[in-house]
Amino acid sequence: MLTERQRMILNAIIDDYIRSAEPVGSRSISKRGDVGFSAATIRNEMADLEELGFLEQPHTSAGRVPSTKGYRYYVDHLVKLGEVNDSDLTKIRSFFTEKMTQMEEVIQHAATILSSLTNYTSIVLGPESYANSLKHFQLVPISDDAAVAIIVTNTGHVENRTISIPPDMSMSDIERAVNILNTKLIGVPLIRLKAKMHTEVGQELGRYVDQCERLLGVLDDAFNTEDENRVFLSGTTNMLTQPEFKDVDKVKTLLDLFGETPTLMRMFAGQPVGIQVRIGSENSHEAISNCSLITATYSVDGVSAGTIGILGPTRMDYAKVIGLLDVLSKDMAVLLGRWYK
Amino acid sequence: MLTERQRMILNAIIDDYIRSAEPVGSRSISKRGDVGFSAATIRNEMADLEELGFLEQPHTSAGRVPSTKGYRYYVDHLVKLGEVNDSDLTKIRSFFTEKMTQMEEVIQHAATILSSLTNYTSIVLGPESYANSLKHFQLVPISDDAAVAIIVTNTGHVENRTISIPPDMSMSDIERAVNILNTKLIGVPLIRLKAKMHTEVGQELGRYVDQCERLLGVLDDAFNTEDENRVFLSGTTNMLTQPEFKDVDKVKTLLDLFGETPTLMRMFAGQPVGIQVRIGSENSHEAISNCSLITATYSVDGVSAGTIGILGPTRMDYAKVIGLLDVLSKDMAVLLGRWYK
DNA sequence: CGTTAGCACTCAGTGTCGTCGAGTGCTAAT
DNA sequence: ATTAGCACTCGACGACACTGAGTGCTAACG
Repeated sequence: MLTERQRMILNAIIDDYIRSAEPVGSRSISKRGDVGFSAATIRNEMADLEELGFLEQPHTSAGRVPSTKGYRYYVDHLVKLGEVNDSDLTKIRSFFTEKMTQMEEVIQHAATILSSLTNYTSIVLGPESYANSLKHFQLVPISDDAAVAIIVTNTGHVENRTISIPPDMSMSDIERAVNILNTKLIGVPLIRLKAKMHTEVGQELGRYVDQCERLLGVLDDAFNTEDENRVFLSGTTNMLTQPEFKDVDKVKTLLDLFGETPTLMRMFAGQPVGIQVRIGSENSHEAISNCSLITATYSVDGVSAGTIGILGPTRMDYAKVIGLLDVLSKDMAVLLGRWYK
Repeated sequence: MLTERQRMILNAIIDDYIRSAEPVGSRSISKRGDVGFSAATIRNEMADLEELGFLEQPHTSAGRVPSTKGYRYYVDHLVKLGEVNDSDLTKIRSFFTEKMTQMEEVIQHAATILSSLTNYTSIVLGPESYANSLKHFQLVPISDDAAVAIIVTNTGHVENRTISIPPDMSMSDIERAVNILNTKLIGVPLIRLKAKMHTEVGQELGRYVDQCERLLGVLDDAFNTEDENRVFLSGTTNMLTQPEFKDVDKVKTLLDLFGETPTLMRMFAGQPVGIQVRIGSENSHEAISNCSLITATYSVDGVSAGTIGILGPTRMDYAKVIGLLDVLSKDMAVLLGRWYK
């Protein structure tokens, strides 16, 4: 519904604004080589584009600024996804050749790369643990009445929790219980763990172990694997260098948001596969209404597992970020695949 | 070396300034009930106090502001440590009655309490792990060539790391190795672990297990327990509400500092036992030259173990913070004692 | 002699005013 | 259809005066 020329002009305006962060006027567009029209013509088109809702004017005698709708059109139709910068690419690759001993390390690494290459804030959601299953379970007594429960998943992830053990429960009882639990529960998906423990294991355990109910009660806690620690952030302070955040209050609401892990998780929940761009007011959350969030899902073994994302001002370098996310999400899939193999 | 009246006036000025964050003039001091002198008299004293270095003047026709030296005198001689607010106290106590399954949780909790009660930023250093010893060691294979090494300490702390196991090493070999390691190394302090593993265990292990050197090589990694994750922060954005941080650049340098865990650890290193106040330029680090850092060590089983601290503007409520730290450091000692018992 | 009232002085903050310039919208000429 | 030209708008900026909080000094007071 836009003429070719209007698209050219819109593209030029957004390009300029991304670079300068200042309202762009008709003359500066006209002076660029790529649009060969006079300022007056461009002014007319700009007026039309504003009427159509693609541009906005901060005040009468200022240049134009892209609206959310403008950015939306830009990312949907105009932006040309170039190749990822060579030096960026080598940085990514060299990062991932480093030796990493924990899955969390890989994910945190990915976040760090993203934020350092873009100068925006990166948010990475670790792989969901739904699919994971129990590999090993253990109770290590550390005093008369306390023990550490350790759960190892098939992906090598370790969860641990201190529990209090019922008094007058003997060491041998505990050992026996752990053995039964291991034989019965290995391979069971984590989400089913609690249910299965009570139904199937409960009876069997009751035969051999006194006080079995109380033990199971405490273990309930241990098997509560909330995955609140799946969110990894990096470059949170990068936002402060953006001119749109020279106001401390805005900074605070944003940084406070970063501290609320559950809210972040909700923002990322139900992400469709692939790359997604949410611009300004398209975001559900107030605090980032003048930000854009670009996310990409990554999959492990062909199953969608987690999400990596970049949060920046609406005036962000969409082409670059989309390219980076594309590359990195694929690299992560490969890298994480090793853990799941 | 200060007259009684000078001390009164200095005290009044600092009190006022802590409340208002604005240069305080002679008239406003005179109007307070507690100093019964005219503005003129107070002006004279203020001039003297400035000459002595306790006060500073932003510009000629402004009120006075305490200098670092002024604050120092204030905390050393003037501040009267009142009892901790009752409602604060109940908050602390009720917090700590909550059930917590991990030591990290306790520490993070303490940090959260501090920052929420003070509206400053809290920095808590978890207990040193020097004294900790090995309670249990385990290798859980998760694929043909990888395993998770798990170390449990006597305090119930769990460390885990993914290691790659040498090819053509049999399951039974691994099991045997783990058994030997467990019998030989339990009770050994963590810092000695690597050394002891090579000297004593190495020979014994060599007798039973093939490829023992290569296994020990990989385990070296696993036993590298850097304690970089001992620092807990809370309320980092509280600083943004302080008028001295309405400049985004200052905010950024501060927040960047918060991100550098090693630097933070260095700031806390070698803390003498007890409560310590470091004011403004007394701090080694540039980024917090207009902040004060108040720290308290806490001990477990009578041994100094970690540090809790509050970072706020130099214009902070010293009395309240010192009181809180005092209470909380003792509570933490008690609470953590349970883990070490 | 310590204290205080009085006074001249300083200076950041604030509001007003005119200028400047980047930018627009409209009209008429090409 | 395009563009040159022109009047107009409006924020940004500097100059300016005014205000008021605060000071330092001096002289008077008890």
